[in-house]
Amino acid sequence: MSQDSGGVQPRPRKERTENAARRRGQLIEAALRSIIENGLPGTTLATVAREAGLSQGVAVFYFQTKEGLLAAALERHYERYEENWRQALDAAGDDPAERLAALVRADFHPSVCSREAQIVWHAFWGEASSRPLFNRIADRFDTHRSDALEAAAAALLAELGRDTSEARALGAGIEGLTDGLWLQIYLASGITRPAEALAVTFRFLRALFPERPAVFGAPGD
Amino acid sequence: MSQDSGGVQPRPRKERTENAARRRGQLIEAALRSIIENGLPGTTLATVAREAGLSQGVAVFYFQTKEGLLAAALERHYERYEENWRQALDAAGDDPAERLAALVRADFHPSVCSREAQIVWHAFWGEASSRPLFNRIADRFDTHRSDALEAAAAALLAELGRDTSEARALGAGIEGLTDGLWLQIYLASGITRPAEALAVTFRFLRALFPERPAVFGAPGD
DNA sequence: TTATTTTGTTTGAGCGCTCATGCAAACTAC
DNA sequence: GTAGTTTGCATGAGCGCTCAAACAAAATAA
Repeated sequence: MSQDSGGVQPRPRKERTENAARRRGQLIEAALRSIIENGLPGTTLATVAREAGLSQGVAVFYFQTKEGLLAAALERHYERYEENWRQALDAAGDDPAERLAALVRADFHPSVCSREAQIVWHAFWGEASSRPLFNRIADRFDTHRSDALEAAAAALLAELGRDTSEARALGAGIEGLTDGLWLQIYLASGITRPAEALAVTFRFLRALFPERPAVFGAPGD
Repeated sequence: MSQDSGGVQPRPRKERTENAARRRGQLIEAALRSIIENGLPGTTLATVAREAGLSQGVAVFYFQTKEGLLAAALERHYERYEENWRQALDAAGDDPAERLAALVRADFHPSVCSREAQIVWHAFWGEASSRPLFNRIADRFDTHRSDALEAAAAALLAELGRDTSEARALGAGIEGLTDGLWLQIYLASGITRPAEALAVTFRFLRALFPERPAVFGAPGD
């Protein structure tokens, strides 16, 4: 099963490619686990390789540099986060208030709000200022999220017949609020439980949108 | 004029102590500058010594370990932050709403909200999970701040005849909001200017305390 | 005062170690 | 066989930290 007439059939080893994807995934997950256990500066190619049960050389083989591997890990972390809120948004229906509530609720879902996940976020953010590559990745994904928040806020304001020019500021504020509560959870100071943080956020949303108190009512989780 | 019979005249070298304090300060400032320039993992005893114009050995002489030096730098950063909001609070008078506004306004004062200052915050926070010493320092100072915020919120709620049991949640939320906006300024995503961030925060405060719109009005800076 | 000792400070070379990366060889699936 | 993997040791750079020695200031003695 190979000579298919003249053309150079570029069917390059399907299995090998799958293997590569699997290895890359294995290494990325190992990197995330190592960051959680050892912190980002404490994460070395050796700790990642050990965690993955592979040799150190294979990490270099698939990601040329350590920074490349870490960048891939950051992207994976953002992808999971984004997938989470996009699903919540899809499931939320058409009511703008429900969509806004869904976006906020998604931020405190255990899968993205666990202590482990927080460690990863702050580890990368802490180095973002001295690593342009990390900063660029963060910026790209953060834009997706704030666009979604702003759109939901704008739709809600329009529905209520209020000034939609406030949408950007409100979106940024809501985003800031959730991020800041994440920080409190991470540092274990003040608010420490996701459910509590969600309740606080909803309390703020009720104040901002007093026309729709029910939607931002007691957290139904 | 000297023989006081038995007693050992304890006149202990005043100049030397001053010298030590000056050196320590010099090294701490150098460490902060190095963190801003090179990031925390990129900060070594060598970069700090170079920045201070001193030898590497002298850094070890005054702080026994690198971690000790970095911890001192984090404390200095928090002290400056705390001094800033305490002064603002003292200057704010007795009106609870004014006191709350002062606390928030202080957070976006250039001296604590510059990009350089943000880099330092997030550098330390990023490593707090793997460095118990950093975490303890952060926790201690964060408690001071949230106590002050909670107290201001409680006083305002009492004045308005509202339920004061909400004070803790509101304080945590306000703190979260400012911290989250700091993150946006730091990552240069969304809100990027302190004045803008302050306006957003005040917009939220007006929603939370509609009885006192004027106090949380357009930022007067 | 001047000389000497004591005490505190500063230096920079260097030790032991870990790191990211390079690389030659071994292995494996076609 | 051959091309794609995988290994794990070699390499050289850089790390925190040690330390003997040099230096400076203060205390003491003359």
